[in-house]
Amino acid sequence: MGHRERLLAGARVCLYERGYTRTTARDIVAASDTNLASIGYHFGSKEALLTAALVQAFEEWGVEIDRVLRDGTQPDLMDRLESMWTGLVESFGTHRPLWVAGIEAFALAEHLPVLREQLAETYTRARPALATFVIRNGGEHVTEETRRAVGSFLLALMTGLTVQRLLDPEAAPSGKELAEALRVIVGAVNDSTDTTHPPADA
Amino acid sequence: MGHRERLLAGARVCLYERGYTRTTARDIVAASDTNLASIGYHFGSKEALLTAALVQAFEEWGVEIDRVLRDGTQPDLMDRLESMWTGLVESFGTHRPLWVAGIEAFALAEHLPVLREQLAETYTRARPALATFVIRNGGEHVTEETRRAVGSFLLALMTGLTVQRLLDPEAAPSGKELAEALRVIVGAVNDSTDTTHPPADA
DNA sequence: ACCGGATGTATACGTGCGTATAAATTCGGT
DNA sequence: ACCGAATTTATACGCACGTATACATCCGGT
Repeated sequence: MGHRERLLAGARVCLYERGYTRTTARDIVAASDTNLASIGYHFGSKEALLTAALVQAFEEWGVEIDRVLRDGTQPDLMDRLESMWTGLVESFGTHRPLWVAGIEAFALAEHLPVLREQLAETYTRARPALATFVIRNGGEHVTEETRRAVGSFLLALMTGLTVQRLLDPEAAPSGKELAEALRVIVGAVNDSTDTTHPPADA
Repeated sequence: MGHRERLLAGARVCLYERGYTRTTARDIVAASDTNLASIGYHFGSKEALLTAALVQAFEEWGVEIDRVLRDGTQPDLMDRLESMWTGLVESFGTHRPLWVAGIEAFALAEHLPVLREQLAETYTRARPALATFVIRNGGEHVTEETRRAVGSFLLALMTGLTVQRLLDPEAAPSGKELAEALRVIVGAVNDSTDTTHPPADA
């Protein structure tokens, strides 16, 4: 394995262990068992190397998301959503550094256009994929915009869930709790639209 | 105004303009029209100053959220939610640096315990506040956990919405689109629970 | 008027950083 | 076996950073 690959691998490790901004060129060298000058030789700069590694990590992140989403085979909608959210929470437990790196990437995107585009693209692809959780084959009458809106909704929920897990795992909701919350919300919407006056408990 | 306040103000400006990790001690000095040594004198270190400024900025962020949420006075639930989301999107437009700083704070929280606790606390307070958007006075029969779950759900949605706005304002959903998405989801849930077989269009 | 602590300032120090340079090594082609 | 390009290595340069030091200034109390 050439130093180029070793550097990329080492940079990914640093990305997970120390984060983008905290890793130095010498950290990467130590983690990849190479030497300082090879960064310049193979990537031109430490920044370029780290960005390449981040893009790679982010692709891996996308794969992990896909994996979580692919499990949504339950026939019942609520079951499907709940298992998706539970899978997400589990994935966050087992692949925490990956998710943390993903969140750091949000912040970095503001100053790294390359990364921002990569993230935007992944999100754009994720929306319709997520929408199928709700709309399912057979709902061909919904417009493309509606489908995208549903995808955005679920995507936002997903992102927000991971952020809550990051900040405060104790307080963050479980998949089951999210499902319950959705049921409550659905009930509330039904109550407010079915009748002119919300039913007083009857 | 003493140099202490000037430094804090300058640090906040840098936080908004360059972000936490990119601002140097000399940046802050330039932005606050003070001198290098005053950082050490008043705050001990640049890190301490910047963290103090970030906590301050984050409090301001909390105030901005409160402001957005306070507008939710519409009697109809969907109207209330939609106007909340629209307000959020507007706020993101007018106070973008504030929201970006908030997102950067998520990433920083991983390595700055002080900040993490601050964020976790704000989120904990936000949950019940958000829940009232759906549950409303009169729904005393729901448990505290359910209330928190609903709050978590809406909070996640909010966070995810801001991230999407950051990454790709074009593709990010508007408040109206989110409301439509919710209607579609509610419809789908109803279809899947009202009958044993989902209705084939009737 | 004068003292002493608090605050402001100019500047220098040491360090760790990313990168550049030049020499050493590897290795495939002939 | 030998050459030349590609790669690896050791090392040094220059710089920007955070911080410390030593001095100047301010200001309330007496």
